[in-house]
Amino acid sequence: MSQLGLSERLKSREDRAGMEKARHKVEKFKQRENDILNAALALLIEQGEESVTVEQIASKVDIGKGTIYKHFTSKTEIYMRLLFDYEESLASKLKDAIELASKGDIKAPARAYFESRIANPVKDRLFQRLEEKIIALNQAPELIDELHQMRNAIQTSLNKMFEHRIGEGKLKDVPPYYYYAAYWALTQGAVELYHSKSFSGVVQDMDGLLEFVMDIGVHIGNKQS
Amino acid sequence: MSQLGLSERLKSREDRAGMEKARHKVEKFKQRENDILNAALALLIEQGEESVTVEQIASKVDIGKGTIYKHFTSKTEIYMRLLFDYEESLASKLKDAIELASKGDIKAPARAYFESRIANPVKDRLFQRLEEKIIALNQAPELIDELHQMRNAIQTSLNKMFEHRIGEGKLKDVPPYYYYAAYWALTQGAVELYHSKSFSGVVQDMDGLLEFVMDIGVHIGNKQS
Amino acid sequence: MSQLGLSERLKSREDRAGMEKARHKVEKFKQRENDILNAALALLIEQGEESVTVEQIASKVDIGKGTIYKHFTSKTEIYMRLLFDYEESLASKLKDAIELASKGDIKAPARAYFESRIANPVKDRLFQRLEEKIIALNQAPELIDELHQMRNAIQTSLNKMFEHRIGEGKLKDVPPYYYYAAYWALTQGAVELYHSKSFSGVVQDMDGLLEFVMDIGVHIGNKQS
Amino acid sequence: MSQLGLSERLKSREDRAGMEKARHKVEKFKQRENDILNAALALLIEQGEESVTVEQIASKVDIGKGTIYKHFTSKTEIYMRLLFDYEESLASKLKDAIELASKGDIKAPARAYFESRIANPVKDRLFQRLEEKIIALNQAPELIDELHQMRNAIQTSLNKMFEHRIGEGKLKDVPPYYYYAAYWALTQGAVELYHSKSFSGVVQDMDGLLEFVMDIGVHIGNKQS
DNA sequence: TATGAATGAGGCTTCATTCAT
DNA sequence: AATGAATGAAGCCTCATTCAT
Repeated sequence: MSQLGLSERLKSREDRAGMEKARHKVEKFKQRENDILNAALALLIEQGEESVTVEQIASKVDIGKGTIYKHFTSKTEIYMRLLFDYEESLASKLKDAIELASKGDIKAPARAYFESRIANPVKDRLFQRLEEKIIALNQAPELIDELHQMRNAIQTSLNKMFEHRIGEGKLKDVPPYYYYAAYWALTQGAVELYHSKSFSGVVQDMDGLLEFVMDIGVHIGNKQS
Repeated sequence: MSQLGLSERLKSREDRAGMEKARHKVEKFKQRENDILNAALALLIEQGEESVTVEQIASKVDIGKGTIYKHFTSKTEIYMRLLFDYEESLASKLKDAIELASKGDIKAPARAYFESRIANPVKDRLFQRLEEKIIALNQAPELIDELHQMRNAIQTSLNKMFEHRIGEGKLKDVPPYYYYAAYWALTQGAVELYHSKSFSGVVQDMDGLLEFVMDIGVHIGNKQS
Repeated sequence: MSQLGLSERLKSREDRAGMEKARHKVEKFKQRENDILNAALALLIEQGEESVTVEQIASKVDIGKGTIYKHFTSKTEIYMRLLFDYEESLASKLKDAIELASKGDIKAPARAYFESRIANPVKDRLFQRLEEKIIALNQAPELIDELHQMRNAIQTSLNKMFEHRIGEGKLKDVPPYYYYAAYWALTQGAVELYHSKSFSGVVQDMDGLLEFVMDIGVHIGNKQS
Repeated sequence: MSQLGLSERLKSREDRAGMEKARHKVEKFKQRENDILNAALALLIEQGEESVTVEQIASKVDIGKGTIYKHFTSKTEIYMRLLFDYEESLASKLKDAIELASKGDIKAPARAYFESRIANPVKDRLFQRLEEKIIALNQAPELIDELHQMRNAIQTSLNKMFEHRIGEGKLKDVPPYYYYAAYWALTQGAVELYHSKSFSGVVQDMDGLLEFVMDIGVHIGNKQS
């Protein structure tokens, strides 16, 4: 049935085997990239941004120092990748929630945002600090710009939502971005609260407390709370 | 009339001169300590925690690097002193406000706290980061403990206040520390908001925004806003 | 008529095809070797000896890094091959010129030598530096020896020529190798002159200047210029 | 006789002692700087530019690696200092010779230049290579510029001289800078000649050869040699 | 045979702290 | 007491070469 001669069939089989192999290789390479990112993240969470070294990351993945530089051009690039991955997951959740909001569940974005960030406060704060540091030392300014543009896109969507609700008279009439900003601040504060060593002895019911804080957030600016 | 011989009288005069000199010396020494602290703070604000070196501090005070180590045992100690100083000034303002609250100005502590911290957000955040870093690297654990005890004392006062108002039915009945914690979070968030590069392009009226945020804080848990 | 059975006849045909293939392979292999050498040379000229990496060479030829090591045992070997190729082309030109000289064109060798080297001063100097570096790091001492023997052979021919002309009373009576050495020095200097950044702002007529220099060389030791 | 009181005289004596001490310290510091420069130079001559490391230099002076960076901001700065020192000594000799030339000893500059450079050909060539490398990697472009300006100043003086002699009809009428350039090339070539491994087996009378070469240089362009 | 991921020695530089003067 | 030169551990990154597939 085949129209191909033997040698061509063979060749084609070889090709397929070769492609298979190549794909396998590419996958393995990507896997390693992920291993590096995961190891870096784990170490960052474990020890904080201050003290993680390239050597530690390499040794955690059980590879040589140099291998890291086959995948990333610098330590900063590793960190930027982690930042983007985190930001993207956040943005995706938020988009879903904005969708829900447009279908009536008006509180969805606020909840989604708060819950996403507070779900893993250690990680959330880690990325804050990482970003700060990279900005402070002016490493990777273009990538940082890109990151901020990503956020701006989300902000714009949210602002429209707030504008709409102000128009309906449901929210106090202040510049719409006040809402997102205030909400961001509250969430940010909640994340910091989670970490604060000052509170660690006092707070016995962190979940309840965070619920309380989120509730504040959800009702910001409501004309009748 | 004098029972003392000439040389003794001279000696005594010398002594007095010596004491004078010694006192002068002590004062100068203390002054220098302050100079070091101020220089360190100025540099930290200017450049961020990452890049301030002992050498820079010394050169700003116009003394030798070694001299710094006559006053402080380590760079960390300098930073801890700054932390304490800041914390004390905050605590003192808060105490005054609690006093006012007991005389009826129920919102005084919240305002005082928020305003104190937001008055100089750069400094406020600087100290956050400094503390974090010192904790992360586990330098000076005892001093850090001391710092936290200082804060706990304040918290206890505030908690009593909240307890009282809950008893009066003015505030929702949640564990009293929820209030301080939530308020802390909001303030913390406001400080971060001030710095956030993500918002720097968007927020055109930072003062209004911070007012808005503070207003949220002042009304946390109020049964009728 | 054939004494061979079918399968043998087939086999023999396969063999011939195989040989064809093998020859083809060998040629391709040689071609690749040349590609590597050319790519290496191009990169060296473009970027200088400091910064060319094996990876760049491979990527320029569009082959894997490992493949390079199927053709050459080390980066140094590649460079040595380039050195030899250059030296051989120089020697060949010089031989032709010596031939001409024996037929009366007494200035041919000097011209040929000077012009060959100055024709592409970038390349000429590149090889100087390459050789120097290899000698300094004592990589490939045997190959370097071989290279020098090649040069010595040429020198010997030239020396005979100079000896003859001294005998004829056309040149000053100094050790014959003075002439080649002095001429080499002048040429060498001309090449360096071409590159010198110190002169790049001053020299407006490089061709004229080099002509001037070559003229000096051609008349070295002439009793009546 | 002294108008000063006892304490003032004491003070002044103290001052003098202090100044003495300070001067001593400064001198010691300068001495160390020189030690570093000398060690670097020695190692460069010994091993070539390729392989000298900061650690080697430090260990040769018997100091720690870090100390080097109290004196120089980078390895390149050390090398630039060496370059300047060499260039200055060359320029100074040349100035003296130009002075002599103006008093009639017309060949003084040519001799001085040639002899200065050929006096220590190893060093001379080392500095060539060093400069090349620094230029190639574009480290310290301002310092390199400065160096070239230094040379240009000298060139200008020499060019005037050649112009004058051309005007007198003593030299062939070519652009004056041809003379300096050609002479530079010859000298450069002589230096390279000295090092050439290709000649090392052949040249038995290097001094005679260099004399021969210098003689060529001294008579460049002379209308009657 | 061809590949290119992996290696790891080795280079430069920074900076808190020490210590002789 | 004051100084600041000296220290050296520690960090990041490069690249020729190897080797499993």
